[in-house]
Amino acid sequence: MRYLPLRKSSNYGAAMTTANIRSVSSGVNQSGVRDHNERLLLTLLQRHGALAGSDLARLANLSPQTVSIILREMEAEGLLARGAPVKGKVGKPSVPMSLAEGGVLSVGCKIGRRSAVLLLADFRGTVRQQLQITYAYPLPERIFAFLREGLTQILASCSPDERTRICGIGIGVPFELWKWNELVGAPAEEFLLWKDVDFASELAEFTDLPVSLVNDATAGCQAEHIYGRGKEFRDYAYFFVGAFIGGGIVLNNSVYPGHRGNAGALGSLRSFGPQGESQQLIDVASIHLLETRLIENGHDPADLWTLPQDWSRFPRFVDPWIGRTAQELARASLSVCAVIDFEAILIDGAFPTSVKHELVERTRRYLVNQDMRGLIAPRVEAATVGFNARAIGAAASPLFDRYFMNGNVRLSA
Amino acid sequence: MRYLPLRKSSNYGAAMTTANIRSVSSGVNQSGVRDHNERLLLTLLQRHGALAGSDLARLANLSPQTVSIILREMEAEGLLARGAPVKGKVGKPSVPMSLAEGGVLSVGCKIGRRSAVLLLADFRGTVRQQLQITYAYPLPERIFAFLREGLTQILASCSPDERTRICGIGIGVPFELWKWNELVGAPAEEFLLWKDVDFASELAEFTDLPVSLVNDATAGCQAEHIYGRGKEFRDYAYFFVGAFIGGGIVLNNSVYPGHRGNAGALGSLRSFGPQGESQQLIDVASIHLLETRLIENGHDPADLWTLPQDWSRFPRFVDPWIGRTAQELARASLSVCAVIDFEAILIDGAFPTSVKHELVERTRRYLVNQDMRGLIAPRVEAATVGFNARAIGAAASPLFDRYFMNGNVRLSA
DNA sequence: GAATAAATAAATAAATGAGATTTATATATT
DNA sequence: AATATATAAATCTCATTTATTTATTTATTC
Repeated sequence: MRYLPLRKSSNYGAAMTTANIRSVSSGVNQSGVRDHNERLLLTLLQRHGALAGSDLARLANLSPQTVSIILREMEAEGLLARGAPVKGKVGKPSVPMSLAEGGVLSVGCKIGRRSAVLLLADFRGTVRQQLQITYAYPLPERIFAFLREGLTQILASCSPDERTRICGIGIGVPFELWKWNELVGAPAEEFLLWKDVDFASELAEFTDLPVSLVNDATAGCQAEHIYGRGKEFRDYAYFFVGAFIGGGIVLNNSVYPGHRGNAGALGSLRSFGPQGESQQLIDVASIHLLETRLIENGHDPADLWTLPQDWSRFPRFVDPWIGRTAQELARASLSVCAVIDFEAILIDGAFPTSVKHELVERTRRYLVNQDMRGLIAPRVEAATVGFNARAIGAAASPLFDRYFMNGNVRLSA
Repeated sequence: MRYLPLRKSSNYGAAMTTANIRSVSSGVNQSGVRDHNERLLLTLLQRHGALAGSDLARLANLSPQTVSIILREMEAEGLLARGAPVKGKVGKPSVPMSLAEGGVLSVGCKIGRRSAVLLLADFRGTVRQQLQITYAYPLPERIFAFLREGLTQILASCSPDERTRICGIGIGVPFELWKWNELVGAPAEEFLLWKDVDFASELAEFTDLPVSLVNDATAGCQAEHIYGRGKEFRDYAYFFVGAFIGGGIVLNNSVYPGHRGNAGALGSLRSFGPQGESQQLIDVASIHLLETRLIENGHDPADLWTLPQDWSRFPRFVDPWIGRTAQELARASLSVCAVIDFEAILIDGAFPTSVKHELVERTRRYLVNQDMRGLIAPRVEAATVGFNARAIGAAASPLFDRYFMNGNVRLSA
């Protein structure tokens, strides 16, 4: 956890944050305690915004002295910034501390079916730089060339100090990308190249940054969790309606990527067609359905994606699509709540905000008509991060690896 | 964690085991470290059986010295028993330590739709005493009278030392019991009494034991997790096919009861009938379906439940029931795996072992014909604890509260 | 084949060290 | 004067490190 001079650590014991997780695994010693408490304070600052030491002590259930020591240490490392003393209350004014925006930087990348994004984010989640390419379908060579060049460009724009503060690169990729050839219209054989790609070693060719690999929709969930409305709920399921729908889940205030990195594969939820035939949510609640409909009617599907988005030109297609999607989301929400008693369902997607709100509203209406025996009705809410969620969330992944509390394991890169 | 003389603890800090959990919550101090490490060693002993200190040190990633100190302390408290030294290897013989069976005792209770069970289990999970009542449907007065008398009887049979070693009472109850009146055939009004029942305060009338409340199927899952095949898997979903089907889930080697205690409400999973109408799993994969069929054909349904169970007299009804149930379980398994990428699906129920194995086998066969795009196929396995799982698991709940590692929160009683 | 030394592993005592808490004090405000 | 924040110094807990003891197997010697 120490920034430049690495904390002297023994062979025994471990950071507490990850201890629960690797099953029944690791014992803990004092440096594990410090690591845990540092992450805890950083996480509280991340979630609540600026807080005085005394507040942190109360929230963390630690003695003020302990908090003071840890804060001064992290301040000296440049991780924390000191705010203006707050007067107006009896007693010595408190000094609110907050995450120093330039204290840690992180790189995120999202590999989508139509485009890839590479960005640099700071400790507070603000995007500092963003690069993008589009393609008919992604292939490894093209993607890694983009990453190599993009990373060079990003690093070139950073000061030497900033470069040392970049803590890693997170990559959001769809699960088993090589099987998506049909959906994206790529030749199966060529697309199979993805199967043997090892992201960590490919990236090691041109960077020493630690790499974390995340499911793309899970990354979107991560972004919503820290920069959006995620903090409001302890347990929730997150739907991201993109060209193909995907999802992520949050348990105990932590994104849960799953043992094999495939938790929240909500696109694979079972649905059924009018004749009772089995389908998957991805077949009935994705934007590509709308795209197909537009093409069939002689419109250019690219209009759906160009920014700033405006879908109001196609009400004849958009409206029924929203209805169908809402119905499917309502059913899917309950299926999901039978597995985990989620407090809420958050819905986001690559669509205009007005569409999102309409979709949420209609999903709520469908929900009350469902059979809810034995279930606790979840709240259905609109997520706020939107379009870029997956790349931003990917960038958050290395931050969590080193600085924040995370109940959960992630895919080894 | 200290047994009789409670560990002196400060107002600050907390046990680490629960720290991750209560969200971003508690900081940790030295006594939290000790608590964590003690629980870790006990959990390792619970899962692996007897282990020498040197092995524990390696598994827990703690120094041998630390393990030695903790083991001697827990041995002095009577929690651990010393095994015969193991010779035959180079070096000083190792002394395997194991959970002392009488070291901790625990009471468990399961309230079912047809019967209630109260039992006393030891630290190793062995049932020492078991009491049972049956009824047409459960009502609070009757149940609490049973608990009061049963507990008195159990305590009377214990030595004074044993009484002090009982660490709590766990109660497994169906979620929102007061809504089950239709299914069990009880008058709605009378059954509604359950709604305002506060188990903790009712039990406080006649016992000082700490009370933990758990969902009944989750309790079954807990039992399988520690005494059955659960240790083999890190993440799995557990189906218990009783009069009504229910379930539980395990994440990161810990039973996850859910924020509101209703995770693994697998009976509420959506299914669909021949006309595409929406149903719940509980309507299509429960033993009560078979019961109804037997009644329709003039058989006595009690024959299904009398021990030792023998269902071979009704092949004409049992066989199609297994087929239908297997088909539903196969579908449900995939729905569940879209939410969490479970390694395995464990199936148990209140049926003879032969029926269980047939059901598992057929579920596997149906599974391979399902649409598995985007999913990782889970293993389907037969659970082993069986009939009594829910009461045994309920008894395990207080043990986990105090002695074992548990990544997860439980319902506050 | 018996005696003996060397090697190895387990277990633990004593010293050390990390890090949290407790107690006490300075400081800035109402 | 009262109160709350912040921190210095002393204390305490608990894990690690280092060193020692003990019990065993294995190799060597007589």
